[in-house]
Amino acid sequence: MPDGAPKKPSRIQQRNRHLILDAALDVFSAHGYRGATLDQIAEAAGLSKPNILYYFAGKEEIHVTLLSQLMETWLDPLVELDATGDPMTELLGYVRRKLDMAHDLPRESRLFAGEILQGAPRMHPHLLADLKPLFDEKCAVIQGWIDTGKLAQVDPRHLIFSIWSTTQHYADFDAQVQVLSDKDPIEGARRYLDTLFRRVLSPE
Amino acid sequence: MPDGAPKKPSRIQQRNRHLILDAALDVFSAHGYRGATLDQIAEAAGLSKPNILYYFAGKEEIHVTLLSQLMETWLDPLVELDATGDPMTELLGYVRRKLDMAHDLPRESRLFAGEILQGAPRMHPHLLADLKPLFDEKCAVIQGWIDTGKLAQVDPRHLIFSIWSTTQHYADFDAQVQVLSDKDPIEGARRYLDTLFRRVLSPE
DNA sequence: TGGCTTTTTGACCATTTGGTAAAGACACGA
DNA sequence: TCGTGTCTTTACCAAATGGTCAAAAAGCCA
Repeated sequence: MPDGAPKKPSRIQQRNRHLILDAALDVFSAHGYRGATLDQIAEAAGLSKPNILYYFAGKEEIHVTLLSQLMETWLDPLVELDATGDPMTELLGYVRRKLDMAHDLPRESRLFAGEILQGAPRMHPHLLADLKPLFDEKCAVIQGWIDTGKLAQVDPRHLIFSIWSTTQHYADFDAQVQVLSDKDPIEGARRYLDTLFRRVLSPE
Repeated sequence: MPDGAPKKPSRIQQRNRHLILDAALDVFSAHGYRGATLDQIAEAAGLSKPNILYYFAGKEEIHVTLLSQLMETWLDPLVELDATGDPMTELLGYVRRKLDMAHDLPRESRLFAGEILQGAPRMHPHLLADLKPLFDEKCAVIQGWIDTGKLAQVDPRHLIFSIWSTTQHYADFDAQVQVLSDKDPIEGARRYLDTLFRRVLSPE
């Protein structure tokens, strides 16, 4: 048998790798890369530290694995932005998907935010290879909509930045949002952001 | 002499405490609390580690000192929001001040972001004591403007959240913004955010 | 200059942390 | 049930890190 085939992982492998990654997501997103320890991850995963290192070559590999997996999920809502759809519907749908994502996957949002905040030391190649082309493509789509008068004049780049920042804010700055809100702010956020981007993008 | 008077710090004290805090701001903002080491701070400050600990009781005290000092600067633009001024001018001015601040003080922005991202373990009391009352007060001011028809209907809380997130994004997510921009994005950001909030807030 | 205080340093220390080695426990197909 | 490869654990280690201490150096003022 040629060693090209990497041999499918056993059920135990699958289960434990998943346990580790889920625990690591907890710990990394709560304390950052440097603030997370293998012991914490091991404890959260219910495994011993050496056992963790049986499945992953080291702390960094766990972090990189998480980040790589996350990238796909993270980009997905933008991928779905359909150039042939109705511009306003598409963009407001994108906003809603991003907000739902921040709400449903706050750990992932914070993991990502922490990595970027520190200069994206491990993500930079991914940003360049995966995010940038997609970003440029979708900017062109939005610019097309603007040029044909279907949307108001705005810089597509900054528009996307503002969609990212306003939606992710509810996950990344949750500690602050909690202090300043009396009830769960998510429903209000949905309405506000819908209004915000509708007004900005409405033509004429 | 009663010990109530804490005796004014010598010139050396002033200089060295300042050196340390500036170096610490560099290091903490770049690597987070846990990721920063006293050795790094000492090196950046040009002092020895024990000497650092002569001026501050420990790593945490340096961090807390930075955060406390920062709080004032950070809140200042919101303090300046004048209830008696023209609503649109005041709010767009606030947006511009926040954006300038993100541009001029990116280290401070990242220090703050990192702290909040990790649940504000050391800032929580400050948020409650300083930020919340100010936030509530200014929300009431904005609500008053809306009620008298000077601004469009929006939730003031989420409005402020969106001002914070969109402006700070350019400092906190700089690594990402850089990858996706060909030129310095600050001028474009200024124009975009001005348009964005003008359209959202214009009445009728 | 001498004497007192403030500042700085070199040598150390205990703990934490990422990681290793090797032996033992376990699963599972023949 | 037996043997082989997979998985897990116990016992370690070296480096990094926050912090201490006592002595030396530098300021400062009479």
